[in-house]
Amino acid sequence: MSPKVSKEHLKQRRAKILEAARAVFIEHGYERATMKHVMDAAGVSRGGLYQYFSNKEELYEAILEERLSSEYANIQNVLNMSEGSYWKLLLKSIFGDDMEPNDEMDEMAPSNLEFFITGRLDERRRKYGQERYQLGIKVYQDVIRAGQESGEFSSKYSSDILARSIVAFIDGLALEYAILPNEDVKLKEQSNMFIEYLRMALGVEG
Amino acid sequence: MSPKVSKEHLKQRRAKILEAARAVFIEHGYERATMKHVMDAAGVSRGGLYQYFSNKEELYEAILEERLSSEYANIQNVLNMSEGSYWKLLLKSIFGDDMEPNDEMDEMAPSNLEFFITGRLDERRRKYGQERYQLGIKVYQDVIRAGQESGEFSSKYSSDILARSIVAFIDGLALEYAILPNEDVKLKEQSNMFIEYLRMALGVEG
DNA sequence: TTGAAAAACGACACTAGTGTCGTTATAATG
DNA sequence: CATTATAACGACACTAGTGTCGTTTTTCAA
Repeated sequence: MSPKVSKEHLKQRRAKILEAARAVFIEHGYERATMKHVMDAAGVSRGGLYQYFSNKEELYEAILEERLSSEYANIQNVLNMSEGSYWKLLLKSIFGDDMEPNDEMDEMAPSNLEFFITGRLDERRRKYGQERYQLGIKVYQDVIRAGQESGEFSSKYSSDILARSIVAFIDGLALEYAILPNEDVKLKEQSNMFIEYLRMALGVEG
Repeated sequence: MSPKVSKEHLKQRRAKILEAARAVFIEHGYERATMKHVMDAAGVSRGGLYQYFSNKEELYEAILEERLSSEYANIQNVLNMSEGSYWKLLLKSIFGDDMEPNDEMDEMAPSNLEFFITGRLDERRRKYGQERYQLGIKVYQDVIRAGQESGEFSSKYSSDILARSIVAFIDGLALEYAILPNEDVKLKEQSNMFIEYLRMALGVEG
């Protein structure tokens, strides 16, 4: 009637697995990665791994959830310390704190695309993907709507369609990043152009 | 020393397999589809199928090539019977002959995304994907560059970046189409907004 | 009509990966 | 230090799918 190892230990081991899994998914992508890869990378036995995650799907979603919560905390932060400018807020929510596009891309982005696309025909996973996608839209939509209500943004276009365009743009970039050799990808330039587009659509001064 | 079946027969059989395979890929996606699915759908035995395509990759690429050539013929057509307006030409090359966005999407689009993304880590397939992607960019780039040189389009943005944006936009839509339930997808509205964006970027009058 | 080339067939052997389960090692507790 | 719950292990059985290959069938030409 007593736990045989500390909660702390369990947590650490889990974290170790997740970290190793992340590296594996970056290297092999979602579909090609195997539980064996993860075992080896984490230095854990088959049985040991399955104690924590009972299949690859679960493992991947655990990684996604981790990111999600930290990202969310970040966005919440941004939303709260509002600087009074929704435009700045929007840029932050798209490009992060620097508010500037750079030439880096989340290394997991290609695997994420892979995960969601290959999962589209499985009922449970499709549902999960839809929720995440809608959530992604919602983040931007909330900022845009607030900006429109405050009068800072033009209401010419619906916040929904605008938010979708942002998501589509980001996904399109991720795809390009996944397929083209790195030196051929021009994230920064494309992002800058997209910003001008948003400026136009939202009626924000240059 | 004589062929035992007519060329015509071989062609038809091949076509039959391709057609069945197309349906299979639409239903199951690329990764989950199996050669068995195709055999059943085409009413052909295992050995029979492998006589024509020695693996799934080859089969899928054959489908892609077919489309590619017919699409290319179409674009060539459009390019030749030039109506003097590069803007119209651009719209045609994006949305097809109607020049109008509609709510339909190529049913193969999700599988195509899947094929290219999951193939990104295999050397041969990555190369293939890159070529196709670059080709996709080139189509739009050619029209834009021509329009810019003729003075019809503004040269504010490089034709390369603009063309990439178009591809990214289309891919983003395809992804949305793949993931969201159909009734939630708003292809038309998003496309219309995108057109306005292009108008701005190219300096084309409404 | 017959013979031969090859198209079509389907059983088979093989592989890569999964998840389970009985066993062993370990760490907290009394 | 002994006890014991359970974390960790790794061999194993199982599965889904692939590509091959010897056999059968078909088609065309002589």
